[in-house]
Amino acid sequence: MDLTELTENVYEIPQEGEMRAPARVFASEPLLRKMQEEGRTLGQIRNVAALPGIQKYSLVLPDGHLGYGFPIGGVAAVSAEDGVVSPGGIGFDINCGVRVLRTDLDYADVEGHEQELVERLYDLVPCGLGKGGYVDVDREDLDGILEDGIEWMAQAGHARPADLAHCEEEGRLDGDPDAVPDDAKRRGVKQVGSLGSGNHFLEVQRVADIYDDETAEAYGLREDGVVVMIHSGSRGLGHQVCQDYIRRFEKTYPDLVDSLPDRQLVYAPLGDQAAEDYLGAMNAAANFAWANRQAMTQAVREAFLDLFGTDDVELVYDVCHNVAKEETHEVDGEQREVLVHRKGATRAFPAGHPEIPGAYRDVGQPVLLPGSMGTHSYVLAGGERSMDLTFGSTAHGAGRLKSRTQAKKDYEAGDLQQRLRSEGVYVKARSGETVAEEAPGAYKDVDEVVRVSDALGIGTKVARMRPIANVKG
DNA sequence: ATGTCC
Repeated sequence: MDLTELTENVYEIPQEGEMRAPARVFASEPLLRKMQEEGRTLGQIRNVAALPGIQKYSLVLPDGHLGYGFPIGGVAAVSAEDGVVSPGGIGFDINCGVRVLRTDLDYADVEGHEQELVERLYDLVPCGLGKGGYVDVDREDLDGILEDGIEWMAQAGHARPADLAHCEEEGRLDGDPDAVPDDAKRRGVKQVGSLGSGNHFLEVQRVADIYDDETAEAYGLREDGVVVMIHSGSRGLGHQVCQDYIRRFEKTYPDLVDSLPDRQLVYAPLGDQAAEDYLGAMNAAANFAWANRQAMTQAVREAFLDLFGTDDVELVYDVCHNVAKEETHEVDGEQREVLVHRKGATRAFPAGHPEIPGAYRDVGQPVLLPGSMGTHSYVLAGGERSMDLTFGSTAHGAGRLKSRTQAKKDYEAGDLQQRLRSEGVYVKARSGETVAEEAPGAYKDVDEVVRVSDALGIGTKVARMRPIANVKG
């Protein structure tokens, strides 16, 4: 494959064949080599560049790896006028995302209580593939959640005003409950406030390093402060939405499917009823994911009040990793309305952008970037170069290196938990298999991913957190 | 990611 280095950490695959634009890889040489070794990631981003209406270039971020049709860690902006929406460019777990809560506790307050903390959180937050959520809702409530996201949660007494203000899109996109299939609703009604499985986790962390004092202060982060990171998504509901709409698109556009280099790229032209319905359902599933992370926030508040007598547990920010959004971006010197597909990518708007909450507007949007289990996580700030280079986006995590199957062969849950325990990290998991799948060795080096984001100026380092206790599915 | 196969 033809690949040229444009500048440090920027590579371009020139436009050729079916491509309607070039493709770009934002990675260091070692991270690029990992994508090349995997084999298909760069082919996927080249396929994405063939989408109708693609703007500038399709791109993959430093944590990129193989996904369904589109790579995870990929961004594709298409014209809002004559572009398309492709569910594979958003992912099965619609609005999978991360939030960080800060507490008024220091590490010393929690030290010695890790075991009871991890047990309490595990008891309060249903996790793994089972049923049940922290917040009980009926079908009418669910429609409210699908329509209004965290706004509904606030009205029902499950969110504080600052929880709305400190959330991407204030926790609400324009969702259409009627576009969400009944099967998806049936799954979702039991899962408001449930963690899920795989790489989802709820982790108590301490702020170990501050790289940018002013921004950390604006975000309410201080060295040795205790924070909680929640990584989860739209559970069975989002999965069912994605699956049902992929099927509907395949039936609606059979000739298209046959003509694609990969049927997983199936899409619908914006403006078609199928596309409008999918976007309404996707937004509703995004609202559900926000309500889900919000419900778990309430569980965390209950645990901290019980164990430490504090309810000063405030949302720093909440970001989506898997969603498409209509945004305005400069392309060829003009402002254009585009639909930005982000799949395993974080919006990273720079200081001054109008869509950043007032409290953070002078320093840039918080970017929450989890590492792998037992390693550290980061808070970054949206960087000045992100609008120019990556449609206002940066990486979303360490990025998987080994398949789940391979990780299960290579690691043993007991050994991992024991080793992490010796490092002061308490891991409680529903499933040993999940622990093995999520072994740190199955992931790329999060420090290297963050280094590249920082060097590119798309998301710059603010703080690094070390884990204390981790609840997994 | 996912009632990991309606």
